[in-house]
Amino acid sequence: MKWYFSNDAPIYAQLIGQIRRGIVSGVFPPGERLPSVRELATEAGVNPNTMQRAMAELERDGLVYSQRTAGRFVTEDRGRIDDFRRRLAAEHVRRFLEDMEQLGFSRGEILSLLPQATRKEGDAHGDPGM
Amino acid sequence: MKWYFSNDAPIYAQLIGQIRRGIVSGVFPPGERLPSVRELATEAGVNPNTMQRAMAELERDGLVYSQRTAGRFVTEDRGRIDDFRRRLAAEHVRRFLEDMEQLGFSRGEILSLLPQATRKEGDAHGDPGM
Amino acid sequence: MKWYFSNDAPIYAQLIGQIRRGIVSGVFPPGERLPSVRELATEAGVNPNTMQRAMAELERDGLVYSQRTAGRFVTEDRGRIDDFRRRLAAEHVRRFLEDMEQLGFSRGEILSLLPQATRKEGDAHGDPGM
Amino acid sequence: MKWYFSNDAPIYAQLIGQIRRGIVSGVFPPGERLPSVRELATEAGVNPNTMQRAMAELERDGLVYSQRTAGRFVTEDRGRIDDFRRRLAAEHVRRFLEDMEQLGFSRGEILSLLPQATRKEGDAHGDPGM
DNA sequence: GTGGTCTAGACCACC
DNA sequence: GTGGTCTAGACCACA
Repeated sequence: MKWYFSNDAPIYAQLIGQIRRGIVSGVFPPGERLPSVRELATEAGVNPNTMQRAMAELERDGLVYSQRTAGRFVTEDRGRIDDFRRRLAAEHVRRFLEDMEQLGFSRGEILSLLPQATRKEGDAHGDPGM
Repeated sequence: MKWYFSNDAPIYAQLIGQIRRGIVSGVFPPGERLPSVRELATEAGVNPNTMQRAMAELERDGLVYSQRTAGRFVTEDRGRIDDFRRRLAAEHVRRFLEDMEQLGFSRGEILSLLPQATRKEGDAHGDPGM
Repeated sequence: MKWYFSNDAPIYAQLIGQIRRGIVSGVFPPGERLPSVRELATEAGVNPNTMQRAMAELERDGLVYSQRTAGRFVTEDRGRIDDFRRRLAAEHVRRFLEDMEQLGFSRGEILSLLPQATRKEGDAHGDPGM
Repeated sequence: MKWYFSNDAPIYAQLIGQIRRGIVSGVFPPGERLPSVRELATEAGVNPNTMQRAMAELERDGLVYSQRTAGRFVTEDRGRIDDFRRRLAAEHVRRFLEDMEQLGFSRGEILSLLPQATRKEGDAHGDPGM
């Protein structure tokens, strides 16, 4: 697992995002045991407490569960994982459409604009803001 | 102008976003004089310092300019405005595609998924994360 | 506010319980500003981080909300507060009945046993266990 | 005997509770020989050490006693068992009343509220806290 | 001054 | 060794 962080969001939140993405995309398969918090923390180069916080949140979301002394595991509930994937996607879509409409793009324009978007779109700079 | 704020981003950033959007979408037409910082601040219900900070940033971006005595004006440079609009849009697109790909959606899936997205696509909860 | 802690549960959890109780029972009325985390922490004799954690959880439950720099406030949503009161009560009832039934008490016995229970029930010792 | 565990309490404590309940409710009658620690452990799916610890505690409470060679037995002292049952019940009652009063319920309200509590009284979520 | 985040380091219960 | 909790102390953005 490769870890990278920006400075426009708290590290623990970025950890959540990256791990969640790992689960949702199958890097961490359902039911699999995750490395210990300490391991993950050193691997990611963050403080164990920070990693612990991320894990706690993932646990609250039901994506992972901890077994008292055995370690932490990805949920076996594939439905839940898939549900999450869909929810995250839907949220991305919603935000995207909202953002574009606020810039004055119609649905039609958006749809026609999207396919031509290729890798490395150019010099867009940083956070487009809210 | 209607102002509204969430608590998941600094006020000044939300101000920037909303004013920029006003300019880009024509609510504040090119060359038009903006209300004073004080006026805008009370109208938006924020601290004048905060509004001032937002204005300073918009000035840096060249979307507004201030004339010592007469006040602050939207740039007359329509090209610049339109450029900004495109840049913001491109950045939104880039991020959106990146996010979706990280969730394991292919370009094709994204394109086919988007049109059916209608208003209020389910209650995805909160920030989809980075 | 009087703070007291046992050692059979994490402090942060006890903080949550006590503050929640304060909100639900009206010690902290709806809409009222709470003392700062630092204040509460010193008052309760705990580390600010611990109090912060408790607050974060109360916020997640929607019982309090924080306004970026102004401080933290009890929700104005009396319905939510009352809802919580009922939920907590229902949960207490559920657990109580479950516990008693597991000891072999019938509903009738429980009901007839309850009224005679008076203050200072005697030398019951500690946690009755699960 | 059916064993089940939650993850909000140590396994050994849950074992104690369940076995004690078995004794108090007659599943393990007075004087009966208990299965060996090893047997019980495999049956419950826990580490023998953990089961051993639970047994030790039950012995301390005088609910079971071990006879060097023959194994472990439930106490024949029905008085002690019944005493225990009453003590546990009293403690449950005390806690319940205390909890409810802290939520602002009067004795009268509690008594009138209890009988209508039927199976599955709504989905209160998780630990009602201390 | 407020909330929020992060680190470092420690201790504990559990198995 | 595992997860969990707590403290102490620091720094930051925000208004």
